[in-house]
Parts: sequence; structure tokens; C-alpha cells
Amino acid sequence: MTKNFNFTEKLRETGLRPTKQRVKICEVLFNREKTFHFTINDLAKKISEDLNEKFSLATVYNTVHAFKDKGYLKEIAINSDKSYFDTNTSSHHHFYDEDTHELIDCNKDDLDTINIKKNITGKKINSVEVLIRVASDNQNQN
Amino acid sequence: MTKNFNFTEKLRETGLRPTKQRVKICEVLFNREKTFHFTINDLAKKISEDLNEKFSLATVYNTVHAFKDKGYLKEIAINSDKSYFDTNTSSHHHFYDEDTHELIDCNKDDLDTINIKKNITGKKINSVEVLIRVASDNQNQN
DNA sequence: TCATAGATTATAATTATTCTAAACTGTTGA
DNA sequence: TCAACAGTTTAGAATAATTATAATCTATGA
Ligand SMILES: [Mn+2]
Ligand SMILES: [Mn+2]
Ligand SMILES: [Zn+2]
Ligand SMILES: [Zn+2]
Repeated sequence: MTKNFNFTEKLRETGLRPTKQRVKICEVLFNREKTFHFTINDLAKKISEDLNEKFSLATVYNTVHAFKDKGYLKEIAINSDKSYFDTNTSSHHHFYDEDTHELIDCNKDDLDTINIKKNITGKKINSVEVLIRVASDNQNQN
Repeated sequence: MTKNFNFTEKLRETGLRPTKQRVKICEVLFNREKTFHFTINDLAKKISEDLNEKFSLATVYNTVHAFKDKGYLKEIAINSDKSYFDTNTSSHHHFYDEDTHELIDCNKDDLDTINIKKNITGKKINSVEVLIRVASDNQNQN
């Protein structure tokens, strides 16, 4: 998904019918400078705020999963409470702030490229992801 | 948690009352050569099989969380379906087999040590974990 | 325009997990 | 030794995220 307009065509090209709901959700997700991370509830809230209308929660789930399957979104595993999604679909790593429950992309210079030297035989690697859990350093709180 | 006997003392030392349930769960978890990964349901099943008795599911949850808080267990984030726990509490990385839903420890020589060069300011790093998702290579299935 | 496959929706169902409150038990100190 | 009490276990209810259902709606190609 690239930035700005004509989501209708983009959707059709990937075999998804450009329904009103999908186009609107595309706008909410992809019509912006920076990529971001969200939960289903974040997105549902953002939809009703930004668009001033409310899609069925089932539609939000359906759409997010469809977009994930088509590669517009990535799912990030943080914990078993809820799923996080990422509009940045490039291979990258994350900081997870355990105080604010916020996901932050690592930059290329935050850590070296991960090199898997030995893999399980007969398996191919689908993804390699680093999760760096951080929290406020209460050692020196004065 | 070290291998073999006297879990009663171990539990007491860390401030946990050595109840029958906790000692038994210690035996199931730690009285073995190799560390392993499990879900709550795996463990509940293993308890009723190995010990031929059934602890309340709430007790299994309580105990696993208590053990995690005391550092006997680690929780591994794989997806939002359920939590995985690990009796290997050392810092290490994982392969996740998306076919079998099996977690496999990486060896030290499977990948280089991860070096975080830049961290979020004001935060301390609690953990750095790599998850390598693998699946059967259906390219050459003949 | 029409038929139809595909989507949306409200709502119910499912599943993992946590909460509740009553009964039970390990520990401590008289 | 034993009563008292805090901590623990338990069944079952509650919660929360997610998925399933089935009726209604809509995009699309003929
Ligand atoms: Mn959790
Ligand atoms: Mn999922
Ligand atoms: Zn990201
Ligand atoms: Zn492990």
C-alpha cells in the first residue's frame, strides 16, 4: 500500500472489492506520512473519530485480516492480550515500552542485521523479528 | 529452579508456600533433563496425566504466574491466541514452527549475539528476544 | 438491469484468561 | 500442640478478544 488516493484501484488490483468500508479504512491506515502500530480497538475508535461513522466491529476484523493476508499489514506478537498490527510491512524490529504499551520501530542503526547461521532442516524462514522490551529506568529517579 | 528434589525448600526460599499443588507442578516442570515450552493447557493436561490427579485450572494459572513472577519461568510472545511459557529462563531466542506450532530454542551458534546500539532514552532494556518463524519449504516437495 | 458472489452487520458463540468468594491449609507463636 | 490467620485452592462466574452465523446488502459482469 502506497500513500495517498486511489485505494479503489489498489484494492481491485489485489483482488479485494473496493467497498466503502475498505476504502475508508485504507484512508485511515495509509493516507499519512508515517506508518504506525495499532490494535483492532485503536482502529475501530479511530474510524469513528476520523470518519464520524461506525463500522461493525466484525468488519474491522474482517478488513484487517484481509489486508494482512494481502500484505498491506503485518501482525506483531507482543503478548497474549491482544493483537498489534503494523502499517510498516518492511522487515524491521521493535521496541516495546512496557510502561505505555507502545510499539516503536527500530531504526537500521539501532541494531545490526540479524544473521541466522543455522536453520531448522527442511524449513524455510518466514520472518526474523526482534522485540526489545523496555521500561522506565527507576534506578535514578530523583 | 534447578533440577531434582527438594522443591519444598526452593519454594519456601523464594517466599512461596510449598503447597501440594505447587510442589507437584514443580516436579512436572523441573524434574527433567531438558527444558521445554508449554501452554497452560499443555501443563494442565500433563498434570492430570503424569500425576493422575486434576488441579483446578485456576490453580494452574495462579501457579504459573507465581512461578513466572519469581523467575522460574519465562513467558514467550508468539501470537495473541495463547501464552507460551518456557522452563528455560536464560536469555535465548526461538524458532517457531508455524506448521506444528512448536517452539524450539535457538543455540548460541544459530545466530550472533544481538547488540542493541541505540536504545530509547530514559528506558532500560528488560529483554531482547528474536523470534524466527519457520514453515515447511513447499518449494521442493516431490 | 439482473443474477450472484462476495461483503457487511448484529448478534451469538468461542476461547483464553481473570475474578470472586467460600472452603481449605501451611505457618507461627502462645 | 494447637488456635488463629494469612495465604492458597477451588468451582464457577465474569471478562475480553476474537471468530462464527446467518440474514441483509452491494459490487460487478453479463
Ligand atoms: Mn499475560
Ligand atoms: Mn490471530
Ligand atoms: Zn513496526
Ligand atoms: Zn525457550
